[in-house]
Amino acid sequence: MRVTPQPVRRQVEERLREAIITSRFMPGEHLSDRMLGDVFGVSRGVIREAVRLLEAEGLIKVVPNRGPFVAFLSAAEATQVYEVRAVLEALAGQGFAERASTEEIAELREVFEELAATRPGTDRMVLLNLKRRFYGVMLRGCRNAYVARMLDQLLNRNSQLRATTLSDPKRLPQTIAEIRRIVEAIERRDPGAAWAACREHVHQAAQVALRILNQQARDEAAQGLEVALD
Amino acid sequence: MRVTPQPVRRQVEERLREAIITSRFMPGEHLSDRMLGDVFGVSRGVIREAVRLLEAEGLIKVVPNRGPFVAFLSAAEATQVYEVRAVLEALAGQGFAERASTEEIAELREVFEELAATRPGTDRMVLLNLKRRFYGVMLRGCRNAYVARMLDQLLNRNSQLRATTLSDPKRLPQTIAEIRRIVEAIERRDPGAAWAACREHVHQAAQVALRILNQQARDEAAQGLEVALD
DNA sequence: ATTTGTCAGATTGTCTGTCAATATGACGAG
DNA sequence: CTCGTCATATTGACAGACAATCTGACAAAT
Repeated sequence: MRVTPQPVRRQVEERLREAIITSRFMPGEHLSDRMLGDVFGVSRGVIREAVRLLEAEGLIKVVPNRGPFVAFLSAAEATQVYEVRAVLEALAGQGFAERASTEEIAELREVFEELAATRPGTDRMVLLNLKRRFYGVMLRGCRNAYVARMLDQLLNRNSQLRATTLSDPKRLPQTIAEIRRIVEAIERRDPGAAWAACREHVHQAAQVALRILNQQARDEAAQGLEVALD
Repeated sequence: MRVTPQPVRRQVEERLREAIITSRFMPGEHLSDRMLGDVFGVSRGVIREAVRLLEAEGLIKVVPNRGPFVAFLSAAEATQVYEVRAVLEALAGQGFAERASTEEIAELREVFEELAATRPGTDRMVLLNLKRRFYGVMLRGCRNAYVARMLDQLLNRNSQLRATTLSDPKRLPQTIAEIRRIVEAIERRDPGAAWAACREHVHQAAQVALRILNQQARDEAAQGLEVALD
């Protein structure tokens, strides 16, 4: 078996993507190519290529002559992301119900049970990783590389927001119930029900996420007011 | 007014994208960075950055240690693309019906009338450009940058196939009728009908496209047989 | 005190040259 | 005809350089 080692560029892409998704680089932060070159121990050329890729994925926003910045997700954009996510996730669920193997369905159930077994107060990163595994199975099993790639990008794009909503202790049981409906529809091989359950799940998540975003906006406005009154 | 000239890199990205979409570079063709550097008159670094971006858009496939190639769309992939396009286009149509301004609706009608007025035998590129203008209005008016970006990528990805199906003289009246239904639903501000009409339009296009793809596959198989018999 | 102007320093955008690792294609041996 | 071997071309990656542009600070002017 021929094993081609991954080029340095790919490793940098992955590490940088992961760093942004896990908020090791904060939204709005300036990603100077020299600085990144030092951090990752590679040349500017490699960094610039990796940045271009993550720019196309929407994780990085490049301002001409000022360089790359970690993309910031406004409330308006979040609304749009959830709108698209709803239909793509529905399509993925439908495809999975139609085309996944019985082994893949069992695997989905397995990950779901792990998620359902978490106790309140579980670390948000643990929860997010479980959910990511769930999506991993889903996107492989739906047999559509395009929906997989696009949905993956969207999930990365608002992973920070998802970590927040997912770890809301009051919301978790509700979330699990929604996902259970997805899994059950898939086990029944009912594409229509899977579609509807996925869509409903994203809609519910959007509700919570937007409430949190608006709350944050209010907080910041209040803080801005305090600062102004200093 | 501050006018920042577009960086060379952006121009190369655009020109390369356009060249691939319009089949000036054929699918499967090897895009050596030195060669592209000569063609566009820029350094390898700029080319490599542009390639990375188009790679993320799916127009270019990079093989490790062999470089970039113009992406090839198999019949299986085309099926997947149409599946995703159907829901994204439906979402765009729905959003347009809900949120576009009356001026934008008038503009959509205008472009549609131009398309409807074409006579049989019109050049495929003229038709494709009209359809691109139609989508341009649609994607701006749907007020969702994410669905716009993703749908744009998908449309670029299979523009070659679209040019073929659009210019099929037997298919054109049918196509126009489908698009008329979209425009009329939008003019009625009926999001549900717009959704359904868009979906139906893509489904129909997919039927034709896949028939053509399978026909091509048969042709190539036959040709391969001849060659084998030489 | 606020605005405007200027200037040094840092960063981006781009080019050139270099070098190791890998793939390609031709050539000759078996 | 098939299988190694080798020269050549290309990719992947690095370093250094330099003009254009942005930033932030400080000085001048209103």
